[in-house]
Amino acid sequence: MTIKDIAERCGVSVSTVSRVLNNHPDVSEAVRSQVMEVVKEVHYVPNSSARDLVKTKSDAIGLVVRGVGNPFFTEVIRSIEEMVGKAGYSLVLHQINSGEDELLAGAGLSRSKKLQGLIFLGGCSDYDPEKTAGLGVPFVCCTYTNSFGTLKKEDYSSVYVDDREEAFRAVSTLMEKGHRKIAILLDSVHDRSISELRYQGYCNALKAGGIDVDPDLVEEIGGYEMVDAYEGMNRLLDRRNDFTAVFAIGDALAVAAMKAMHDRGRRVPEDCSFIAIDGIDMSVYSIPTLTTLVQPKEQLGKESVRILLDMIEKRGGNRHIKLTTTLRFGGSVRNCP
Amino acid sequence: MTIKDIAERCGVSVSTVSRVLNNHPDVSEAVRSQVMEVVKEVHYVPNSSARDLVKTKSDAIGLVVRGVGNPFFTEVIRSIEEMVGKAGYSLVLHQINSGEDELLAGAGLSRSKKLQGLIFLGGCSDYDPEKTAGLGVPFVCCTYTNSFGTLKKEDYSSVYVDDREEAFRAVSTLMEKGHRKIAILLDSVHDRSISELRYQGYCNALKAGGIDVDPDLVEEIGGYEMVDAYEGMNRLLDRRNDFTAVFAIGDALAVAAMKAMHDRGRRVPEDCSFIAIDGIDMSVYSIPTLTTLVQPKEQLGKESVRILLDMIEKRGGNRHIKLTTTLRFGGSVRNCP
DNA sequence: TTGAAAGCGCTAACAT
DNA sequence: ATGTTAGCGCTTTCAA
Repeated sequence: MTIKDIAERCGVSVSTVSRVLNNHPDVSEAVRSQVMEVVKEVHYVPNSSARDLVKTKSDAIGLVVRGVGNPFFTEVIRSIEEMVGKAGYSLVLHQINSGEDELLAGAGLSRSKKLQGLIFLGGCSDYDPEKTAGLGVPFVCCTYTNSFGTLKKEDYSSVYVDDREEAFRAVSTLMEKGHRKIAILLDSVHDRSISELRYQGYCNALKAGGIDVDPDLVEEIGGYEMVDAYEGMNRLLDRRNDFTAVFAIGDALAVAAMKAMHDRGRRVPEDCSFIAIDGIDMSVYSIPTLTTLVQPKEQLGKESVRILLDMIEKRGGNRHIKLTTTLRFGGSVRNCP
Repeated sequence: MTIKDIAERCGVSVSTVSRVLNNHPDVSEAVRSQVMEVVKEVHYVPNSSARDLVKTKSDAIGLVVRGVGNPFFTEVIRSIEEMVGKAGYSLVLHQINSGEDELLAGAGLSRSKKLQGLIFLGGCSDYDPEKTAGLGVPFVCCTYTNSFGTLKKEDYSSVYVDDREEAFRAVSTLMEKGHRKIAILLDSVHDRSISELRYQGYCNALKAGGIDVDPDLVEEIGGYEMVDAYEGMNRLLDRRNDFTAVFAIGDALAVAAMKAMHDRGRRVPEDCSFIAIDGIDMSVYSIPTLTTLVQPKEQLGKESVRILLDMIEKRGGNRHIKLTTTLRFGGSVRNCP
């Protein structure tokens, strides 16, 4: 069923049907309603490939996310969606898996959907100029900035929290409570991304307090699933029982790790304190409520869109905005005994 | 940058470039490698609108989900993705919000992406023949079946758990432990969907045990967010303290409700037992671990794809497969004191 | 092995 | 107010 079929059934030309479909003013009311009726009757839906093809530019902004399932991203996505909609643009969401390259995916999206701009949510921090060349549109990194790569600052935008600093702050919070033997639960110490940055912040905080990093207290769990954290925590407990606090690089990991503690008859925070970074729903309802550095999720999304629109509509150039987290006290941290 | 530009740069025709891009055999190795080189060099990405437009049929299957953020769906989506990929098809994921009509969204997707078939994840159960007429391709309802609408069984497929039965089973499990005053936590008693069905199962179980439904123990929280459940549980506790067990229609709701109990100094399961349906990650790591009816998430996904492919490739007609949950004992249920 | 050319369904000039 | 028509970028016969 094409626009031509509709035109024939109505005894009008395709352009008239097109006008009706696109709410153009120059159509008589009689014809308009007749066309609409036939459209409804035959359940006609325009072929958007054809529509996109003919339009030289779309009103679409692409959002590339690694793991939509990640609860932390859900809220950010929601605020991005809202802002984009309000501004009269549409959003094309594209999920990728851990193995995939977000820049390649973004380049593909950009061309095929004629995007006006791109937002990357939770990508890697090692971009080089060659890698981003294929994008062809302005883009902003949401939740991270290019800490490791050689991409020049003026060639992209970012809205991020400084993972090193925030991790530093989380660990310092524990140290202020007197904790000295602090373990860390992370994916991997060199993933060129969030795990590595937060690990560096952990190390810096310890060093600043005159404490050497004990590699034995660094638990690499090799993933971001709760089960990874649960098992990792158990391995840690198998080999050590002298640490008094744990810094987990994400809320979900902390929740699973606290459960591991509980299942071994150890209590939080009496036997061990827990702190993390994220501030997702789940951690509000854990027992005890997790003490965590809450990321400004809505702001991360909103600012990203604002910057991108400024770039697209040439109101302003690229920018880098650093946001900060808010410490939310739960019941998972207490003074070192 | 179009295929024509590439052709010009290489001094060949567009058809040759097209052949290279689509791995057609009849291209000399010299030309092929030259074209590939230029493609890489200029970061050329084919315009998929144009590609889709010209191809009469795609290899795409659509997946319409209400709320990708829902952790229960994440795993189902993963298994659907895997099966679809293995079969050589591609998946087009489309998320909709609570207000939107999944059938309308599906119809749009179907036409514009030239889909071969559709899977609906977590939709409403009140489809009529007119509503589904616009789809134009075979479809399967995943996790639910059309309990309320007039759509004929032979006009669609479904892979589902019987929500009434499973809720019946959950509540019966509590009754077997001696519980008689059982509260229920749900979205709404008539949403023509999962909440209503599980409510009916709850009522049926009570009736089968000779217990009248006490409307005062039915807490409608008006949503599926954890905060809704937390507040709902508090309202329930404000007005009643004589129930000994709670059936929550979803794991996340149960976890938040248990937290509400905890925060009011009441203990689970000593003061009140909790049971739910879903079996998501989070509920494994709640304290206590939630007793729940685990849905066969992977199987729900896999069977849906299998049936859809059978229909698409005309190997078989429509089918309806009822799956069952598995009771997972946690620590949240105990005998009625 | 390669090229020329006919569309795929639609929109937007340009005519009328 | 409505119709005619030229492409949008690509794939795919059909010819060479």
